Amino acid sequence: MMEKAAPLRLNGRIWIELDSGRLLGPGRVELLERIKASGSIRQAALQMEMSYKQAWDLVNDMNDRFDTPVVISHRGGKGGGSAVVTEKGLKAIEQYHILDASFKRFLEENHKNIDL
Amino acid sequence: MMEKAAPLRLNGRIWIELDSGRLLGPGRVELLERIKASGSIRQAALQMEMSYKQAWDLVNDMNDRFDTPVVISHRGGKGGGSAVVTEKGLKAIEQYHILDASFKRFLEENHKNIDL
DNA sequence: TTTCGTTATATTTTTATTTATATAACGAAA
DNA sequence: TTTCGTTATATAAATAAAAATATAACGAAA
Repeated sequence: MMEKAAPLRLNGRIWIELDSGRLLGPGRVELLERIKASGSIRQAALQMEMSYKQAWDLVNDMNDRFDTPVVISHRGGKGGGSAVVTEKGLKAIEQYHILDASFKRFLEENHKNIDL
Repeated sequence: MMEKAAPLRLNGRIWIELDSGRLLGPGRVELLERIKASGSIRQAALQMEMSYKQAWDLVNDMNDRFDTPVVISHRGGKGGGSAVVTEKGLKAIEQYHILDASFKRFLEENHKNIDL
């Protein structure tokens, strides 16, 4: 009798890092995209169901560690404040998606090699 | 003046998973290898500076969720007890290394594409 | 100058995770 | 049958991470 084949999958994650640690992974990219779309750190955080503090800390960390800020924020004024993703941030998003697409192909291609 | 080039690196992790979650990644593979080499869950844990409980929990989880156990352990007797990695476990180690080697090549090849 | 919703920040509270501690079960060998 | 070091398990203590709460700063527009 054939042994039941368990649905084993290959999965993984990639990120861009500095010596100081991880700088850009899927979560941060999604955050940047939602900031871009909403113009607000708070709205982006709400959409991702994370606290504003968590979102702000991530943005702040990226701004500190990229050589150029990825988000510029303003407080006060119409709407209470706003945040925009910089050219640098847009490039980072784009770069990550290109790498991630390659990685997904890698996972797909190597998935068939699993034989346990 | 040229902008200082920050040493951005691409990095990542892969693992084998089931619907129920991660089953085999770099940490578990190292644990299996050290159990194989030492014949002891405790010694493997000490070498990796993790608690015995943590190591035991990992082994237990793998044995539960692989269709065949990857480690067989005995208590009592000469040396107090022992643990051996099964054929299934050995295959899992081997498979993981093959996949991880491919992944390292992937990282190397795509590293040059990072331009931020 | 008052209102508004957001940014920015600190502090507290809660929850989750990890580590430490203790102890029973075990069986070969002395 | 006593000793030994390990497996197996439970519980408590300590740390760390996350979430909640509070509040000041801000500036355009009403």
